[in-house]
Amino acid sequence: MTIGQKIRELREKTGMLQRELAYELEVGDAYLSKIESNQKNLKKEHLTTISKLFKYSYSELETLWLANKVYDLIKDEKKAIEVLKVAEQEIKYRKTL
Amino acid sequence: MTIGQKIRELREKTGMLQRELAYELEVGDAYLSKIESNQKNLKKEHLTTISKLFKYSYSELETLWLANKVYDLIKDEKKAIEVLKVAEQEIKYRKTL
DNA sequence: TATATTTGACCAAATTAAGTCAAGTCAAAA
DNA sequence: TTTTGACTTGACTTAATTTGGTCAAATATA
Repeated sequence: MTIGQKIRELREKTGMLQRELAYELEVGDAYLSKIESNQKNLKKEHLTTISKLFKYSYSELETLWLANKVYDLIKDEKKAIEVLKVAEQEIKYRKTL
Repeated sequence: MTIGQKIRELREKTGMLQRELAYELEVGDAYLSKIESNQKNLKKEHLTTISKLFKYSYSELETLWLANKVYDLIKDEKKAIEVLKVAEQEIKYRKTL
């Protein structure tokens, strides 16, 4: 589940149009279309609006949003999974300090 | 092991000074100091020079370099590990397509 | 046909990258 | 104990990239 998919899911479940959600977010509908298909990422502030509007966990949205950023960074790398493992070790190691 | 630590390790093992390695990389020694302590990241091209100079696996350097970028992105997040898991799922999912 | 969505090309503003320089620290040598 | 050499740090700069969009045209979809 990507942040874009989640937003689309929330929007469609409530029968909202892109145009309408775009209006709430104060962006154009073309931009929202790209957000839903993960071609662009929205800014973090938008998560607040979406969270309130659909009464959906902010924290979960934030996790998806961050995961999407990580994904973007390594999606084209063959070693993507290995890279994540190394990063994870680093985080776990730091916690022991 | 971070990319900075690895570079420092390689440099010290050969008794090289920061000033000398910095010269090879064509940067200032203050900058190299920051790279070794992960305050700055070097550009990818520098990995080639380092790989050749110390005869150390380019691929491994690249993994550390990427991991460092991922780490930078989420290091301050409480949910860092969870975020990595979500990103990992995304990568694995995409592979099945 | 009309309405909803997608896409590609483009843009300005904000952010990050990629450094530098000067001053400071720190350990060891003189 | 002063000096020296290696390294670190903070403040700053400039250029490149990314972000956060828009608009018009193309494509579904009903």
